[in-house]
Amino acid sequence: MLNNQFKKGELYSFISGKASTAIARKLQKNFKHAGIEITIEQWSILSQLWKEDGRSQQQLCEATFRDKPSITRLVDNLEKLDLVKRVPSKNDRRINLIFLTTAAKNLESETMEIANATLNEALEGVNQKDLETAKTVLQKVYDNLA
Amino acid sequence: MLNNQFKKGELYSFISGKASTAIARKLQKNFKHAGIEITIEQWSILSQLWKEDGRSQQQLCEATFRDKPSITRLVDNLEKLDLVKRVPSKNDRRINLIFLTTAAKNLESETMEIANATLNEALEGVNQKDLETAKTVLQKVYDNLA
DNA sequence: AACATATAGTTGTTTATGCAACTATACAAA
DNA sequence: TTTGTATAGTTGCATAAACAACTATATGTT
Repeated sequence: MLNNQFKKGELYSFISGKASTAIARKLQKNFKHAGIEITIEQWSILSQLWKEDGRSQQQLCEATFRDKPSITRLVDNLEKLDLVKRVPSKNDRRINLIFLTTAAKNLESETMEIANATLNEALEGVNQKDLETAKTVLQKVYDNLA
Repeated sequence: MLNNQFKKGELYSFISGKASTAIARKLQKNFKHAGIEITIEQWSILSQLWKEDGRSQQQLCEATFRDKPSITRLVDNLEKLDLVKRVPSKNDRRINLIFLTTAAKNLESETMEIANATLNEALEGVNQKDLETAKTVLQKVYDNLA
């Protein structure tokens, strides 16, 4: 029984994920400061495509832990910004394959640099071993509920 | 230098806070299953008021790591649900003090039980020491960026 | 072929967040 | 008193998430 593990006051703090929102907000600010006008959520989709271009919306759902409507709308917005293009699959006409445009390809190195710098700032003073522990705990929490 | 601490693929996963969103989603589901029709965000405000009733919107901002517009709208929605009431402060007419209604007071014990049970499920198999480490790391990340 | 079922994606609705611009009150200094 | 400034809260706008209901295509069974 873990019943008194959290004092009542800490409960929401843990649920709210204030650390991850703080990183996201900071990263957003750093993008803006560099003149890059995309949201963190859009960037998270581009990140997946930089790893492997031409993935289906379904694959993007799984890779970014979002549901299908969320991906539909993120892809909508990315298409409006001319950063991706939907291409219907020839094998299976239900599927849209999402491809990066040249504009999006040009964003990779700069945004990844900013993201890495932001993360380094966030993790300043955190030792490697504790970080590994934290990642393991968070993964376990996720697995317990998934 | 922490430059290669994260493999590229893990970067977004850490930023996205999938563990906290998984807990939030589960808690939301458990509320719904118990017939409690409030959102996690609304519940987070009520939690603060259960600890101390009659706080200002500004105090709720600080306690829940939200900005002022977010609190304005959450209080709007809670008022529509007859769970809180705005009462202008007599000392300082800029301030709204937020008070729980009887209906909201009646929600405390049941929702806190559900929240604790959900958290226990989320933390199953996580030992106390690792949890403390994770909390310390997340706090440090927050402090580094705040 | 016909039917059922599963899968991929879209649309509508509600709620919430982030940011900028705004109003109103309080307070402090000249 | 006037002027400036800080603080509390609200409003408008864009983006995103969760959920349910929907369309269209694919697949498997009889």
